[in-house]
Amino acid sequence: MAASADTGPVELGSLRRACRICSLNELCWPLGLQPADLERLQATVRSVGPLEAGTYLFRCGDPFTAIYAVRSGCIKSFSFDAEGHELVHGFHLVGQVLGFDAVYPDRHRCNAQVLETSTLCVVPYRDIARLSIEFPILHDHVLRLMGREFSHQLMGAERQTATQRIANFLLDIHARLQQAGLVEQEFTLPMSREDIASYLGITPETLSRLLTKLERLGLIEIDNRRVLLVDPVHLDMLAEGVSEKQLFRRIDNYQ
Amino acid sequence: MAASADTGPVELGSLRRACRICSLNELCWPLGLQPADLERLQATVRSVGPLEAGTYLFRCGDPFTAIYAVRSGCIKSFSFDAEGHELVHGFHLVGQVLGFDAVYPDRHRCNAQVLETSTLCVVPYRDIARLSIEFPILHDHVLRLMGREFSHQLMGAERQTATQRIANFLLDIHARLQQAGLVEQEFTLPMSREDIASYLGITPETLSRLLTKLERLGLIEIDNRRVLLVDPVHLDMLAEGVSEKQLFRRIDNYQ
DNA sequence: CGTTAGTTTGACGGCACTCAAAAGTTGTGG
DNA sequence: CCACAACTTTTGAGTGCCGTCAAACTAACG
Repeated sequence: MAASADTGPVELGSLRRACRICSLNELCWPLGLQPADLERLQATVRSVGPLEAGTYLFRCGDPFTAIYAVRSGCIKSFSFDAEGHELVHGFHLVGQVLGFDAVYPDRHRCNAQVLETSTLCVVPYRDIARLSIEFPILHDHVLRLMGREFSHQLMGAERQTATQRIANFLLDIHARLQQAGLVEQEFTLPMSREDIASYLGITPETLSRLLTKLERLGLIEIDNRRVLLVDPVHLDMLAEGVSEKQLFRRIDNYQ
Repeated sequence: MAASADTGPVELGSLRRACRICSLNELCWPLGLQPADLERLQATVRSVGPLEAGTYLFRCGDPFTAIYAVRSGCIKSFSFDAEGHELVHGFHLVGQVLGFDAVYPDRHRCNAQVLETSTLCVVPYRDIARLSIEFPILHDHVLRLMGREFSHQLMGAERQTATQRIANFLLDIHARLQQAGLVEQEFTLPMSREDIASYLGITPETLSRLLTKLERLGLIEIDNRRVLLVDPVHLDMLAEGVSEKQLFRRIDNYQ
């Protein structure tokens, strides 16, 4: 199911700044192209949105037609397990790419749903394929893009406690929002507790308990979806596996 | 570190059969090529081996030079965590492809070590890149190959008990060996308990205990590295999440 | 204000980890 | 071929993290 609000080709100048933080920039702005060729390339990139929360970018089983880059907002990619429970694969924030899940076998293997009002760049796959023949350098770029997404998956391999995963998650979201221009330590989570828990492979109850615990420890403040990283340094130590006991021997309100 | 025993270009005829089960066959034998072009393509594929157990195909940090397909034997890919413990990413059996981990950022992100005497096909990356320009159809093939490896990673997302993982692992290894020509229900594991445990994200102790349990339940027989799948059907039900209790209410020696 | 969905908190139990030791396997040299 | 060392695997005992079930609480929306 294609997105509806297509606003046409992206104007070159206005996007150049926004493109700097985007993972697609290697694809859209490859080095070594002549200006004329560059313009033809840019012409294939389309902007879509703003899309409202709840909108599906694509659904599981849809044919592979394009790859997407988030310009603003947040996209959730997920599938359903045998019992019909949602299984969240990831959250795509500003600058991130999605859609490569369908390169093989030509159909999307998950759903992509807008979590908060979002705008995206869309690069039709047939254009990528066509242009790759014309500009071989694109071939490398596409492979590298895929490889990057791929390598991100490998991270989750290490066995981590629920506390570690939560700490890593908060730091990760914050880092990604920060890269997109956020300077404060405070931010708003775009997704529900249930989504986070599914993504981290824990239950919402455990997530809730441990968030409260992190707050009691003085590492974060959390109110609904509003998060404040009070002590990012120690939070990171927790994320890296330093045990709570040796981290908080001297803190008073440690229970 | 490149492999040593290079036996030169592969002869066309002798390999055609072996290539049928190989994941690389889409790359080496793409449809729609002229025979002359096909031959040029084949000429870039080299055979290496046999390599002894313990040999490194490549190490973490090595530059990306080629992708490999296992013709016989078994390769273990792994990295080290912060504390220096081995972290097994996967086992590559006959027909499987490895090396894509280095597409980005141009260096291998893990080690690849021979577990039992192995022979491999090697496709130098610069040849792939060069030929992709000449034969655009290769571009698609490479992407699809990567996508397939990629999608295999996505599977591990679901939360599984240790028993489920072990059952899945045994069935998976057996299925892969069977695809390569094994007809019996009996086979030999190429890797140690410690490697399996690391790969499954559990401890060797838990692995050992649960293997013994599966044997007591009459699902498998296991002696050292020799495995016999006595009851693959029920083993698969276990793997899919059916609880042991409702599966073995009527079995006598169920403790 | 009432209904519903989402979140938090509590009680309890089981699975898998840690620590520890026994048993089995492999490799080496006499 | 045996003896011994080094390593791997198995088995046991005890503990803690996290899941399940249940209930209270909060937020969102008509």
